[in-house]
Amino acid sequence: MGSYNLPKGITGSELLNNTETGLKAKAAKRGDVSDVVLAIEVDGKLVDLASPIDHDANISFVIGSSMEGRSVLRHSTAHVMAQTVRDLWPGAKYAIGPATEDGFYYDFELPGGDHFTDADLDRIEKRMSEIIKEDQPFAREEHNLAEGAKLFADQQYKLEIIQAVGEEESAADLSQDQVGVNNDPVVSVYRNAGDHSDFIDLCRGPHVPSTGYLGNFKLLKVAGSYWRGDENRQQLQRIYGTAFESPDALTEYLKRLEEAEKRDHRKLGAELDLFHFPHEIGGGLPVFHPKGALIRTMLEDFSRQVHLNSGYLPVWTPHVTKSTLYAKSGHLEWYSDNMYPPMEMEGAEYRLKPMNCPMHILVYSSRSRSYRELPMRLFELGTVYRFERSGVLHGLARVRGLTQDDAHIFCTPDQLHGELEALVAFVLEVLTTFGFDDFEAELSTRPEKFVGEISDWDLATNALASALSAANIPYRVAEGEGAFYAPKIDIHLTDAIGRRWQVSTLQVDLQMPARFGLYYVGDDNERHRPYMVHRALFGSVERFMAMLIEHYAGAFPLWLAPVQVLVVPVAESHHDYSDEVLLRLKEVGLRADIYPAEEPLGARIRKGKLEKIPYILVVGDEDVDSRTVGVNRRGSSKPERGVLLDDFVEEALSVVSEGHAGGGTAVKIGRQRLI
RNA sequence: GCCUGGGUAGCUCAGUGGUAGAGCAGCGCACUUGUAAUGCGCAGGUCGUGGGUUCAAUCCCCACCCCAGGCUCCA
Repeated sequence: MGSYNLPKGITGSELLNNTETGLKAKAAKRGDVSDVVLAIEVDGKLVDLASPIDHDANISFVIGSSMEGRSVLRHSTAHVMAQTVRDLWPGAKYAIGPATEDGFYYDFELPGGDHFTDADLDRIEKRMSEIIKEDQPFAREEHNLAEGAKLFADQQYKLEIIQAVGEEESAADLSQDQVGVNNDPVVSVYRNAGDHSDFIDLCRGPHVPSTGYLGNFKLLKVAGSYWRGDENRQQLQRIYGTAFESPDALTEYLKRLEEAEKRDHRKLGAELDLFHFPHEIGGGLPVFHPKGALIRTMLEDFSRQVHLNSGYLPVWTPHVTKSTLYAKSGHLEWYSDNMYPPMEMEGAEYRLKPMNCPMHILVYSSRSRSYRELPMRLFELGTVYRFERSGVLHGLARVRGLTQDDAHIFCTPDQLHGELEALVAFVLEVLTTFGFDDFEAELSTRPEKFVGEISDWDLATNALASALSAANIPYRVAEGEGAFYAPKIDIHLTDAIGRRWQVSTLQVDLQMPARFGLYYVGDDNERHRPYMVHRALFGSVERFMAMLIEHYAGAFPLWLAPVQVLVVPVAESHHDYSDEVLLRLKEVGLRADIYPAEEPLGARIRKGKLEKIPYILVVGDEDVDSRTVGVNRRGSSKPERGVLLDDFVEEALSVVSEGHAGGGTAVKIGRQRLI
């Protein structure tokens, strides 16, 4: 790394062996390239080790275990996979095959409409291993567009890409890497020659020097995909795989996949008897069983409590409305793809509610509002229905009927900044309650399809950005990803096994207040337009539950656990005492159940543990005499015998209240006119 | 919607061109238990739905329904 005075035209490989730099190439040991140099970065640009460096440059070496290194070896592995598919299905067309965050994929079209099946993955893997064993070099060539087109004459997707490169070039912006000596646009190709085949692929690179650097890979699944992601174009078949720098890293990743599968909320939802999706009702519409509903209830109670404590006012609005409401709000024009179709009733057309905002606006506009009432924060656990295409449904994480912890804040322009800042703090306080501490935000700006004035959009977007800066949370900007009526902030968090989830969202909206002619009377006795902030912290209760189930792996903290304590009498002779214990627990508000002595003790303990119940209390002769219980704490393998019942109750109650201290933040609120 | 895989008992799954099996769960009886599966018995199925081929279909063919993964990462 660093700047070197380099002989003209030296390559990365030569540099590695150049004693002056003190760097050496490590021999690529098959099976582990963790600290083997795979490519180099020249002035910040990744290139092959074999590329000549013809100017003074800042060089860094990219090793297998780095982010860039993994990406290079995954991309190279994707090439080997394409080569294999070409070998096994002569005439196969290959489209694109990039590295992804966790692996790689390649899109293909097989001749004669043939399709891959899962069983093909084994065959392909085997052949790939052979190519890797042959240690074929990745040889880079550059060709002008006409030559390139000739090389890929039978590859329509590659031809299309070459054509796109040509168009880019003519559209000015001549970038260094795609321009040859005569300023002709060029494309680069990589050639792998081996015993089985001579394979070329159109590719910007870089690649590992030869296939021998690869080997720790696994093909994971076959999927469909559209050429260029456009559902109106050719459907291709995609093979997903992953590759790592060492066998250990690969194994660890595969273990993580397994762990994620074990935590799948749909699986745990069935095992723990929380909810299901009856066919009789239809896709994306869950029913919650008693234990699932208890968890929901706890979440919703918590949400109500923190909102009421934080100056929100409850409202309640219906699930259906005349279509005209959504015509006025603009939803019919901009959002109807996601709305259930209309129903006719008594000559009027009705719709299921896809968003709560227009209804909350009607609460605001039910009478004239004074500036003294602002900010006004209207809160509702509002159930909405959205039509999602069948293929995108995913357990509780993506449903067609959902309940949002939704609120709309109406405020004066002066209050906007303070409201947003307080809001971001409120969001983080609520999410922290569930043990999350790694947050990241995304600021989505004006989309192509939008309503309103650009100046309003800019104002709203800036207000959001400054709230994020004030809250000091890292964020990135997603250009054009905003809702049709407002820019938004999405808060993402990382769960217990490192996965990111999008939860909270907040939007600054200047359009709805205008569409509905909202106003407040200021201290100047004039009418002014309020700003409106849409926000949901959980996002949807269903999705939040899905995330919590996976985050906790089904082992909910005490305050959320549907059954908090299971009382297990050793024998029938202890039933009187265990009933007494149960009664006491219920009296103090703990959710407790009893498992009478109709099966052996070990079996009953086991069932309680499989249910992930936080406390299992075993009571026997000793306990009856001394008013004690034997406490089994979830996660601990040894029980604690002889704990005074009173002491246990005290412990449990304090753990419950610590679990969700969340009292909310007392904040300034507009004066409420109660009479 | 489209591609791939799947649909057999409440759950997890086995199975065959001659209309079905296991384990767990459920129910009954016995066992009376101090920390992760007591024993015996019983019951439970329109083999997703409809059509076709066949003497005969859960199995083979066709259509449909439902479930899962993917269709965001762009040489």
